[in-house]
Amino acid sequence: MTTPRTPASAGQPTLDEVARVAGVSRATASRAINGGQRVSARAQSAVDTAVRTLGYVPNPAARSLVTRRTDSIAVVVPEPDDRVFSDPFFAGTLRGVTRVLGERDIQLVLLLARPGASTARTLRYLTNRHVDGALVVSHHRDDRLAEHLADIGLPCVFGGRPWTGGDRVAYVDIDNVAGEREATEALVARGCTRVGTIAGPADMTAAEDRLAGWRQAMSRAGLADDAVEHGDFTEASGEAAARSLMERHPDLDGLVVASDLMAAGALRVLAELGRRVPDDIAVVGFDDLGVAERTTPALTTVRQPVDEMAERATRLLLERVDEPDSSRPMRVIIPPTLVRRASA
Amino acid sequence: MTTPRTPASAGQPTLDEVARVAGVSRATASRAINGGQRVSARAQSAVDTAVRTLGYVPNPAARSLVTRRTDSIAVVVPEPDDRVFSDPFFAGTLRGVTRVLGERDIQLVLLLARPGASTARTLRYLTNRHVDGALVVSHHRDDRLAEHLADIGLPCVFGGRPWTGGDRVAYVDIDNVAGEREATEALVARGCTRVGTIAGPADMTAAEDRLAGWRQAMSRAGLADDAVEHGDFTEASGEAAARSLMERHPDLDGLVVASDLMAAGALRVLAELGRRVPDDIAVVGFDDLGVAERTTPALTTVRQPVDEMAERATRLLLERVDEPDSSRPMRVIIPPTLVRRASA
DNA sequence: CTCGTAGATGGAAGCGCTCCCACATTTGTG
DNA sequence: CACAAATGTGGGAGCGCTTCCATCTACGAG
Repeated sequence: MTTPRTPASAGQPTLDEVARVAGVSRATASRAINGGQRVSARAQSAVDTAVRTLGYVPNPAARSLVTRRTDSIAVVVPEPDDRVFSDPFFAGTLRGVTRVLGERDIQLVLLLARPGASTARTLRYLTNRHVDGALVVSHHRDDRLAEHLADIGLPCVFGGRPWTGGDRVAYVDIDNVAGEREATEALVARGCTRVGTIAGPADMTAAEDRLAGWRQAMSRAGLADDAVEHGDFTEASGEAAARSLMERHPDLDGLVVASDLMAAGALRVLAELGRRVPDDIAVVGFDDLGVAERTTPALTTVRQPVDEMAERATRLLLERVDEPDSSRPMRVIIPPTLVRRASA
Repeated sequence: MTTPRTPASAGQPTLDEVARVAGVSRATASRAINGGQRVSARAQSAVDTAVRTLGYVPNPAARSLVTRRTDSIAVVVPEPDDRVFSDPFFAGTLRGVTRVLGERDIQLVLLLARPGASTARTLRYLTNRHVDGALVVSHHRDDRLAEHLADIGLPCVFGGRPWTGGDRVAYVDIDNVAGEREATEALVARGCTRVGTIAGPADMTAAEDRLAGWRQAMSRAGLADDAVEHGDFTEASGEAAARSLMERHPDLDGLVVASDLMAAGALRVLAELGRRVPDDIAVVGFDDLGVAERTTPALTTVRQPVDEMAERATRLLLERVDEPDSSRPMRVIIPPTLVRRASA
């Protein structure tokens, strides 16, 4: 007999040692450590003591090898990291997720899948079932994450309606169409007759839906819906879009912007051009995650309760992780609300 | 014999099945899958084919149970999540880390340990060795992460010099003292005689070092170093600090700010107060991670190559993970550079 | 006083994988 | 052509944990 590969003396103490020290069997020790069902008070305290004196921590690999759970879920963000770390949308989302995860003992793994390069890696990670489930936020048309996830059968929930997947995929979303329609109607109601929009990226459902909402309101009001420009939800893109929009349509007296960040950029351009907001041109944003309060003038906007959405999505995901084939309600639609401030 | 707990038919295919299909032993299949040392071309391709047809993916729990590696590292950020997601410092850091990790097949687990509540959770996660190593960025005096990590013997590297830990802890940092001294000297050189500073949080070494650099330069120039105000590196705190600083010392003609974000806030306040920058008061920031170019006027600042620092730190960490007891150089100090723009 | 039952316990069988080691086969060398 | 060295292969022993199941104890009811 040669020396064992890993000398028992080194490294972390194992459950075996805990059991020995506590004077119980490994089975009992295991029970005592995991909730203590069917364990006598004596055994329980013996194990507790042993755990403490030995500084025992369970080996998660061994545990999940048998439980087939990892007690962690992934948040997948298919966005370039500079957007992830500048848009308050993600901060809010993460906050909601961690709040729910804190209630149970589940870890969050943030998967930044910047388009292109790393999506294969991300997918492999998920396929390997490093996590029990996935929450996908900010989904783009091309990344086909919905299909892939359905294929590998990993429980998942989308933040925002995904493009495809039909009834197979669960998601939490707000009613973007109604939200943007309402925003537009607010401009119309205050007398705007020439209303343009800065829409989001055409490969995201939230952006498309908001654009549709704007169109609906415009057509109902009998106004032309030709003043459209697309951005990518960033402040810089909002500036660019506003600039080209005002150049093409100098007569605009209203502007519906699909995100507050883009609206902030637009406000800056309008100020530069000497247009007074809201007198010369009224502006509404979308999101209300902090920036809207800090612009000058403060932004009238459509509030999206991101924290709450993330919370709901996470709960939905955990339910699906706990019972993979339950046929619970799979989607949650939250109504947005218009928040009136100075810009419109 | 009853039905096995997990029917072999269900779930993922195992290495056993791959081996059977490929007509080799499990040992050979394993070798073929992991790099293919000592595997004949025939066996290799048989295994490859089997893997593909079966859609086999290795079970990471089983693997790391025996290898004692998880092939993932943690990035620990002891900050409230709203700061993490608004300061470009973290975006840059994550970018550097992922770049290095992409070269090897190592996953990143982002641990947001907002002070208080979740630090115990975070510590437990690390203690359980869910990861092979940890990179700690933005370390505060109180969170004693350095000691804890040293105690549990997890390989780790700090981004920014930690408060304690002496020689036991590895870190990557810039020379904050020299950087801020140089920034201050630039103001002195352009003729400022009354220079204040907005320092960072007193419980962070980077903030303290920058403050020390400012003091050094002030004392060398024979100027009073009484105009000090502390912020927490956020834009809002920069505004507040600037306001109270200008109130207490209306005669300031120079302002050294420990971060660009705070400087941006200060610039806004100065504009509000009608002070022209740099004519009435010159301002220098710290970081140069994008915001400095976008302020009005553009900010003269001390460049901190965050990406590169993160990269170096990650490489250092991986080295330590690979050979835990090597006595390689443990710290890297990168020289900062002054970037001159309009504000000073 | 016996029996049924619920609670507590430990033995043992794996979970899916890697890697040591012994053995078989090929290749190289004088 | 003999023998050594290199190369390829499979058997099998775990890694540390959970959980099934059989067993044992204690206790109140009949």
